[in-house]
Amino acid sequence: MGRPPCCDKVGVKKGPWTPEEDIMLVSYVQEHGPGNWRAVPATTGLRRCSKSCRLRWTNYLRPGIKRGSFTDHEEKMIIQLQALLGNKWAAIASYLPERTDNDIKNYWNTHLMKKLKKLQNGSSGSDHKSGNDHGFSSTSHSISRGQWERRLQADINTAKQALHDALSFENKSHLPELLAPSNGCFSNTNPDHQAFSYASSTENIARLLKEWVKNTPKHEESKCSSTQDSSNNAMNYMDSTCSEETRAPSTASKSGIDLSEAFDSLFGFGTFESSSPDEFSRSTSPSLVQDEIKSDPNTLAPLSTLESWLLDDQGKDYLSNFSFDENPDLF
DNA sequence: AAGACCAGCAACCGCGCTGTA
DNA sequence: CTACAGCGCGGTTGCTGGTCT
Repeated sequence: MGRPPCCDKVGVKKGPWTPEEDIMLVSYVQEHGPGNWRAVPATTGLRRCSKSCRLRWTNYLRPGIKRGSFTDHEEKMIIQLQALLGNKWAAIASYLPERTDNDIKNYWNTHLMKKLKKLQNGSSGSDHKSGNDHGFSSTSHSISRGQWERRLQADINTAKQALHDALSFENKSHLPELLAPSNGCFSNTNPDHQAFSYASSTENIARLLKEWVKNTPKHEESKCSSTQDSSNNAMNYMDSTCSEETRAPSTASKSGIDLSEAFDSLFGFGTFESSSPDEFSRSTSPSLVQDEIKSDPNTLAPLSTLESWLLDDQGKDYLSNFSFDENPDLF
């Protein structure tokens, strides 16, 4: 018994999304929330596969997505998380809430792989050869590989301790806020968050409309204005749902547990450059964890994959056995 | 100026997991 | 327990714009 096609292949449009389609999709999500993607084409009239709709939303239209070039800090995180987790792009993305897994995956494949290969070649000839023209390289490779591994191990131990403290029974009461949604995705269990996330999407939609208007020839203005009306309604909706008290509280500071310090330690960065403390707290509360907590709120919150791994001796074993030379496929 | 080549990225495809009836 | 729908994920493809020849 074969799996039925996810959508009717006949009459399904493929290829790049048009602004009109984007707006239809955004309108749908504003009305119904993300999810039930199968209903999207039928409800909106979009001639798109449900999966295509979901992908478009999660990778492009979703609130809180940051586009543009990656910062050094993000690069470092990706490199280290990739070394820890492998090609688990979704897991990595949960630690970079403003980036999508697809973005990270593309960035890894197109930029970081080359960069690391180049660096590896460079360092194989001479330990301190050039190639340190980027921030991460000077941090990651100015020290020897062995030193880097030892430091990472020490950092992980620190992070383990902090995470263990943070997730212990004593602090259980803090977990819901500590582990609030991190990535701008919607949580049906928390309407306040949903409101905030919707509000965040204003920026995306505004950008979308701006680009659309910019790219729309004069003779299409009438069409544009009519759709813009609907998106204005959408923005009104979003504005009405966004207020300061609905915003997610700054989680880490409230918890009294400095998770940021743990992850800062784990990733070895002195500062979280890009960001406000709030932003950092979101980045340190992976959605993975939230999903797991949702599954059984009455028990001690299970750890995320990474955290479990960190708290597990496997991690130690892995690290002590890890070698760049033995894992050429990683780079 | 035009064709070839290349890099970057958006989108697609297929598989696996999970929840539900 | 099983079948199925829905969704998420990772790998891959193919389009587009920029650069080179």
